[in-house]
Amino acid sequence: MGLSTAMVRNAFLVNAAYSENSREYGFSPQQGQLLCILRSQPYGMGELGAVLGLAKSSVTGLVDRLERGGLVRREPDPADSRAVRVALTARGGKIADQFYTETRERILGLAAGLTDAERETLAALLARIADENNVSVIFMDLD
Amino acid sequence: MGLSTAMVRNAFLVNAAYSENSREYGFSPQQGQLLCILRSQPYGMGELGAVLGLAKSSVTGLVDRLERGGLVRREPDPADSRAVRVALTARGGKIADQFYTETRERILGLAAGLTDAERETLAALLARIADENNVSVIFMDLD
DNA sequence: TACCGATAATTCGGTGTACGAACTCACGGC
DNA sequence: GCCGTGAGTTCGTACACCGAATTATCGGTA
Repeated sequence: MGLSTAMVRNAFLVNAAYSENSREYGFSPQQGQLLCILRSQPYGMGELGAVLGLAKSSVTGLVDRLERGGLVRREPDPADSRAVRVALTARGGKIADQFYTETRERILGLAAGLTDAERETLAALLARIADENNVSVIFMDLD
Repeated sequence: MGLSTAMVRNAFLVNAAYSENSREYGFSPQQGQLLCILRSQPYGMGELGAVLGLAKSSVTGLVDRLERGGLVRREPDPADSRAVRVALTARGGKIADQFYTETRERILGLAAGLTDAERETLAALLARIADENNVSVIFMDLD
């Protein structure tokens, strides 16, 4: 199996894990992704678009729906009254952490057949790729 | 960076590559994915749902739109008159090959900073994960 | 101070994605 | 010849995206 094929299939597995777990929580994969991003800090709408690779107008609705569900809140930006800071609510923070942890486990489970050394090698190589393509900070432990 | 984080970020990169390339061709990522799957052989609607992890009713519309664009065709299954075989048209086959090749290059480009040996190691590890989680056959060279 | 281009975000209209439930129709065993 | 099962479609609903147009503020400049 060539590298590109292996990468595509792994992306498919990760997407599926993400989707299934989101579904169990009653939200869409995109909403789950946004919750994970907000775990580290609040973001402005424009920033979210940049991080997610979406048009600003797409972010509006995404945040709307999470806000309607009480997981997220729009706060006025103290330094710029045009801007808005999107932050997790108390409930949203709890759910986001739980969702993150479960998703993390599910994804690690995909690599359960590898030895510790292999997992370490894999993590290092994938991290190189991520770094060299300056991916958005999309999923991370908070420690 | 932990393994799960690295995997999620790489999936994000692959998704983005897929999306951007699809967009250049004027179709959605899902449509591009379907075209790549059909490169190897025709599939029934139910099979497609299983391969893609979608409900049957979702596949109907996906195929409808590609058929409207003349990239795909529904053929009657000679052995079962309830069933349908979805196949690439001549034009669809050309476009699918071109799309596949470009996407492949784009994804390999993500790993451009790795040495040949590293790429080989990475491919082997990812292939193990794919095999052990019996992923659908979603992206592949035809040789 | 008054102006004006740039920027943050929303609104709007349109298309695509996805689901489950209900339906049609052919298959195939009995 | 009947009937349960399986293949696909239809329908209604909700979400995900986008680009273009809009509103309101920011900040530099005359």
